[in-house]
Amino acid sequence: MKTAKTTSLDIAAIAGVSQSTVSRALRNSPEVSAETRRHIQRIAKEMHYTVDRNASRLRAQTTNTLALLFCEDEVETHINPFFLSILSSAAHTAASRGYDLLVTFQQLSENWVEDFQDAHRADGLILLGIRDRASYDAQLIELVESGTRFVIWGLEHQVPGVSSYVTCQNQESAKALTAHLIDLGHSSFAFIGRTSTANPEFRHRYEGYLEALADRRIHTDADLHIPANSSEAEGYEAVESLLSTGRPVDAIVCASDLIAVGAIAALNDHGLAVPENIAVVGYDDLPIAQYMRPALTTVRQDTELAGRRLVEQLIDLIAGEDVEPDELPVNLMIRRSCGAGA
Amino acid sequence: MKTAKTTSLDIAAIAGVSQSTVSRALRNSPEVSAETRRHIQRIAKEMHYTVDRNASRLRAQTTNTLALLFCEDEVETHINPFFLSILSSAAHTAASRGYDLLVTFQQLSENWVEDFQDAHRADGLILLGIRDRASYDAQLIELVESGTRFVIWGLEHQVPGVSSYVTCQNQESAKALTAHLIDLGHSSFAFIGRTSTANPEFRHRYEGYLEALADRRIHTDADLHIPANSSEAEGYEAVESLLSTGRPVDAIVCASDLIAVGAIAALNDHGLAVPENIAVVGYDDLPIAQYMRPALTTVRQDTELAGRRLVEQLIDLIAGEDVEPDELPVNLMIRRSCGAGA
DNA sequence: CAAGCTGACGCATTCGTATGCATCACTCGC
DNA sequence: GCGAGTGATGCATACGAATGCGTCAGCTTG
Repeated sequence: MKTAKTTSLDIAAIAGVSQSTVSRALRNSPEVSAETRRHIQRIAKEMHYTVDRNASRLRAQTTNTLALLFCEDEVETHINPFFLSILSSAAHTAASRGYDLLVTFQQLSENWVEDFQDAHRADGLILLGIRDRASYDAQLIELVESGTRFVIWGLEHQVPGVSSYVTCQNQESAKALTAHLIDLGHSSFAFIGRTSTANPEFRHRYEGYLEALADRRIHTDADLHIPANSSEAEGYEAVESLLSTGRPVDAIVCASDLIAVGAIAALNDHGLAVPENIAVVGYDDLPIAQYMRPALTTVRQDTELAGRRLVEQLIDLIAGEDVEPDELPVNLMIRRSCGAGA
Repeated sequence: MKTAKTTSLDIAAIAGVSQSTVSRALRNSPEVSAETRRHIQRIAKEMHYTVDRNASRLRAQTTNTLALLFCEDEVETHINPFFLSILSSAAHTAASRGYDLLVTFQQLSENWVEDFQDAHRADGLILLGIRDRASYDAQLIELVESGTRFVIWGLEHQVPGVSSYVTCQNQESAKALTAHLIDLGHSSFAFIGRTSTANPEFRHRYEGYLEALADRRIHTDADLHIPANSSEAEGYEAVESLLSTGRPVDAIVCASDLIAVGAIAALNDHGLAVPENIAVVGYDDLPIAQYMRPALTTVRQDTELAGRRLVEQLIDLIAGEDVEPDELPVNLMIRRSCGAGA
């Protein structure tokens, strides 16, 4: 089995050309004639030859690798399954562009910036799950200063030529969703989702929510904004604390589907029916949203596109090209939990 | 910014030793004295020097990389979020052992075996989501023949020194779960989950289910075994087809939580209450299981341990050590959907 | 006291590819 | 018909660390 490894020299010998030509032919360099190139590529394929990644990378001083970081909380919460589909799409895109995708889960506290620069692990970084800009700012600055290229999901952080981002129309969609609830006749609103520490996605959703209320002159106040991170558990607790205030509420806008799931469970446990007594909406359109009963009204983000754009932007940045951040369109998924719909 | 990269030669110059000694010191070779080693390592740290991975790998003819493959269906279904926590744990373990983790999503049809051998992309492979052994057999054989080390989740495939696996007590737990349902007084059972094409996990769960029924002399027959892959959609359809047969059923054992979620949705849509009219149990203990209403009775697998063992086994295999497959213990999570419990 | 051994380190080479530069055969324009 | 220009290829080297082997000082042992 362990035959001596075939190298570009072997291919060169067979093809009757020099190793340089083989190298160039396989990289589709325009310097070699089309005919020679075809010839060499055919031989390479027949021999099952592939460029040795390490040698190639050493010589070219590149890694041809993208790193995807899931930024975890200190507290060990589950990663939002929402990111799984972004990951999947990113992996496909990276593969089709010839990049390897390294996946890492990083605690906020760990010194990953230094690690990634020093080790030359990747040509660029994709950051998922950064929820609290404040705590990351220092590390982002360090990244920028080190010249590392990176793209972020859900946080508007752009340094031309260095970093960019992909996000979705959080504010507009949250506004539309809230407006829809108002149209259905709801009038006492609460919002669940932590926005105080500059979690950008949740904040935009909250702002859209407030805008919709303001447009229709619907009053709300601080008591009716319960902070919660994106998990079922915190959604559950948030509802309990909301109910304990005794404030009348007939609609709850949750900053994520996970929160909504927990919220609905809590409402149920307190004898409140959704949507009959209280309407609930979420955000993300996780698969479960469609299959809960009542099915959850929510906002669908195009995760396939998101993953693809993250990788494409990053590759462009690495290539030194200018990049425009993306704000992806979304779809309202109106289901039963808001009191209307299918 | 772009200072010329520091190499082991620079460190050697500063430390007043040769490059070889630096290399050895940083790899903790016993050939260098403890004192020299400490000295060199301190300097390396001060200078933020890290071994160039590509150079090191080229010379050592290794990749120090593990690849994790999600095996996808031809039909584009969502990856079970269950795997996300295995991935997370595997990533942590790999990192702590000094390995990079490459993540790939592979269509069954793609020729990933050849790709991975030829390109020397990883020292070993972790295979997740192989559900249908038959369709993978040829590729597994090819893997074995190529000498690639790999470990599989959920499929008992072992070639000493080459491949191993991690799975959980599928059969025992499914048997216990079914027995619990019987104890609660249920007597007309159905099972949802495709076992016909040798999906090993589902099959073991099915066998455990059958065993429990046989032990208690409860009759069942083929009509009451509805095939379904692990998704809400197929769970939903399975129940519809089950109900259309008109067979009376008071308990449904689902081969996964995703199936159970879909099944419960379908039952609801047909006016059947869970657990009042029909008990339903799942498998996996996804986060949602705890927060559905009714909460889902299911089986919890230790995903943290699973991910860790997969990586540890693989690293041992790569090191040429013998490895024992793991069958991990599980926990029954008794909740409301089975008609009993918390 | 000499021969042998051991521990610690340096020298020189190697891994396989990419690329700057030299080379060489041709074509083209005047 | 000849120098300049162009396209295609080969030559030689560099990327940065790992490692087989040689060296040398100091110590042991008979």
